[in-house]
Amino acid sequence: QIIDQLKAIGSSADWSRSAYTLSPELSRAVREAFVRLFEAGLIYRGHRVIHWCPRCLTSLSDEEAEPQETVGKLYHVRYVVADDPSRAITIATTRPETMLADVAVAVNPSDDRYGDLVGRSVILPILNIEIPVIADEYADPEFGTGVVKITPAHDANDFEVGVRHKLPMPVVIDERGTMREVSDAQGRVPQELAGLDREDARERMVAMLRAGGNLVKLEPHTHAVRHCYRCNTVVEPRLSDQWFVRMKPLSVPALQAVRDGTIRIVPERWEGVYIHWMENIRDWNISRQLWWGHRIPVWYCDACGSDPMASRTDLSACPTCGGPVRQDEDVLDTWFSSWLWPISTLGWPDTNTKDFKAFYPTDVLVSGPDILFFWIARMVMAGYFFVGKHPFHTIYLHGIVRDTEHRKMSKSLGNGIDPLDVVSLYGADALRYTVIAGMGLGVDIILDPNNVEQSFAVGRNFTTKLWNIARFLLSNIGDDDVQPLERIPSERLTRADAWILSRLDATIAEVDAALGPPRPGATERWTETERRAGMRLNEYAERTRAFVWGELADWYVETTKGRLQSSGEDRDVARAVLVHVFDRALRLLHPIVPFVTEALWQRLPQSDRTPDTLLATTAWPLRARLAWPRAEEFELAREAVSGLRQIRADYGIAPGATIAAVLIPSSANARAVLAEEQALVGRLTRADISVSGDPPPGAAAHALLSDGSELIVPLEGAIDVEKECAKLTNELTQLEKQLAFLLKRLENDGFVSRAPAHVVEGERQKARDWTERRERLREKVKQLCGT
RNA sequence: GGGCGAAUAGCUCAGUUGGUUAGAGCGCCUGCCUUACACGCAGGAAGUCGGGGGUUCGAGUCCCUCUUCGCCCACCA
Repeated sequence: QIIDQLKAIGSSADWSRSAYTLSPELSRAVREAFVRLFEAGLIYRGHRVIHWCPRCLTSLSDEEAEPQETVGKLYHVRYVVADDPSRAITIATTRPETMLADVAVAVNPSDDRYGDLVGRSVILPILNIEIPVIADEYADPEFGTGVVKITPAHDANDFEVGVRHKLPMPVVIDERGTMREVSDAQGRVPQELAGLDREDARERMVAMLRAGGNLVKLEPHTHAVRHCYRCNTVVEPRLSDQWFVRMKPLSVPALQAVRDGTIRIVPERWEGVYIHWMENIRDWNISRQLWWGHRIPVWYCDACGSDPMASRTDLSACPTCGGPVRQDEDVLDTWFSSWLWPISTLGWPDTNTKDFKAFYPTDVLVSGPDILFFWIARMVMAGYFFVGKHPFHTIYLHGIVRDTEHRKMSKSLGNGIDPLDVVSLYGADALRYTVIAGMGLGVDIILDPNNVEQSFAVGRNFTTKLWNIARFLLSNIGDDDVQPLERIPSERLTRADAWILSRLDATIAEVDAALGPPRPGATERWTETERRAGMRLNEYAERTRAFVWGELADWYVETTKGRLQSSGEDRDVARAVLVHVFDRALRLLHPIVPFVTEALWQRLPQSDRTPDTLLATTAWPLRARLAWPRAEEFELAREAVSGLRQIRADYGIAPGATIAAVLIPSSANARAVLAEEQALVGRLTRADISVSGDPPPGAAAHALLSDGSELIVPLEGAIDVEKECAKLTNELTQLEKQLAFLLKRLENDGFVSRAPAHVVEGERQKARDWTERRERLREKVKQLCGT
């Protein structure tokens, strides 16, 4: 239905198809993007050491090669000076197997210890060949022995040194991580090492070094080793030809957008991470040696040897010489199509589509921080480069689901929770509500895979509650027309009606505040207030739940029970208010409880709804009024109910027993309120309530309401005077203690003169109220305890 | 090695520019199958706000420091 409605408002996209499939539309967009970058000189082919996964057999970008803390060993190896066998230098390495491809050793030019060796040679152990000692800033005098071996083909940094010093670059490890001479090695791999896996070769090399007396020492060493993000295999630096995107020019507007507030990242602290990455951005290796993916749209002509040609259409012959051409064998990094997502889904490269004009830029991009660089930052760059505009104005980064030991849920650890299991057990809404309610801004969500029921109890209980409220409403509302609230004259509303309507308004206001001001297309800097506001989804979930459960169900629904059974005009008022409030509650909840709210809303009797309207497309609720007369007065009735229930519990009065209770108002207004609400209070507490000026004689339980009105429950025989006396005395003691603190604060000149006036006035009012209450309590205690 | 964040009830977390007696859910205790709901209702217990110091009339909130976790970045072999 929603898809139909989207189509009805002009969307022409095929919404049933994932943007990630290799659809012709996406292929066209990917090729267009590649060619545009190529023509702009931002894509180039480079020969260098890149990250390579020997299991996936493909190159990886910097982001795909994840550094992981690894405990390894630091091997100290002795290299004898060629022209002075009495002298040797020691070199530290974590990867002795790459020694076979060493072409030099480097020392820092400022390092006095080795100055005389620069330009001379040392003997590479095992191979017994001479390699030069060179001076290069790359060598850090502070680390290890200050001498570093240079292996240009198997280390990205060594490669740079190799380029600077025009060194040969023999390759001794192949694409599968096996020891083998691949190019220019000239007999560097000994027979006994050939064909060994790099790990095995390391063991063997160490043994050989030790046997030759060249292993000086071996110590534990913790360092970051890059692993393939897909299969977790240790990444092998590998010398190869790859395609790269020059990122620096692309990063300029993307950096500016976050700096000037065009794009806001929530939580804010990620902005720093984003900015740091952008400022230090490195070229993006986009070619992959995989079978599945968008093939790189570049053709080569072997006949005339012209430069590689990028093309929007497949080439069958060389445009220069007419000779045969061949297409590049590699495919593109999957993220190369992903970064086009905000534009490709809307029809790009055609920007005249209805979708594009209607929906670009979009509003909020929701994602986990783990793909901030892979995807989000690149989408921003693509938006600016290809369309000239930001793709969204807000980036919302949510937490990651973890187990009780705070580990990411993963298949290999077996600590995951299958969402589909949760859906079948408790429903999709229970899952959704639980996760949103449990997700503070910037905080991970902890769920217990060993106790799925308890983990999702919040959502399950709440959605069930919602369902049951509707069951009550629908079975008690009857078939007569329900009036829209606007047609009910406000003087017909009861205090309970006014109270729930005011609570609804307050809830709407608080939810709006939690979600924050909508600011599409903002271009100036966000204010501090706005920066802090918004996107607090857990607060939104909690506030709506508290309203629906704690106020609507626990109080208002209970107050309507009598009225709905009656047949007077008041019944229609109650029905109108109940339907109105529940309708608004469903609208507020719909984004986090979509299925249950939609199903219930469809059954609500409402005169202004056409049969095919969806809750999903109705308007977000607005506050009705600034104030609801008499709403506040209902609090006195609620207090009376709570007070009575507490007394019942304290004295263990049988739940089924009806008791008598007397309310003694503290003012004329309180008298009016309590007299009008006494029937309701009585029904909610199984009590016969009377409002009187005088306390009844005999032993009784007492409660003092906040306005000074009293609640007295005569309990002749059942009452334990001593206990009642102790209870009130305790209450009095507490109050006196707090009052003493308060008065001390008010006597403090520092407080009175420096605190803002409204704070001081608030405290004074409080002092008056407490003093009044204290007097009444003292009276009671005197009466009861006879002291 | 840099940078950032967190520490509040048994557990998971709120607490918005410092200002009532610090809150919620789950769990726990007591009593209830009250005709919407036991996935429920009513009542209740439970916190030296990680330790120490400071600023302030006033600190869970701001500053310093220590401890313990976590995240991001980084070519130190």
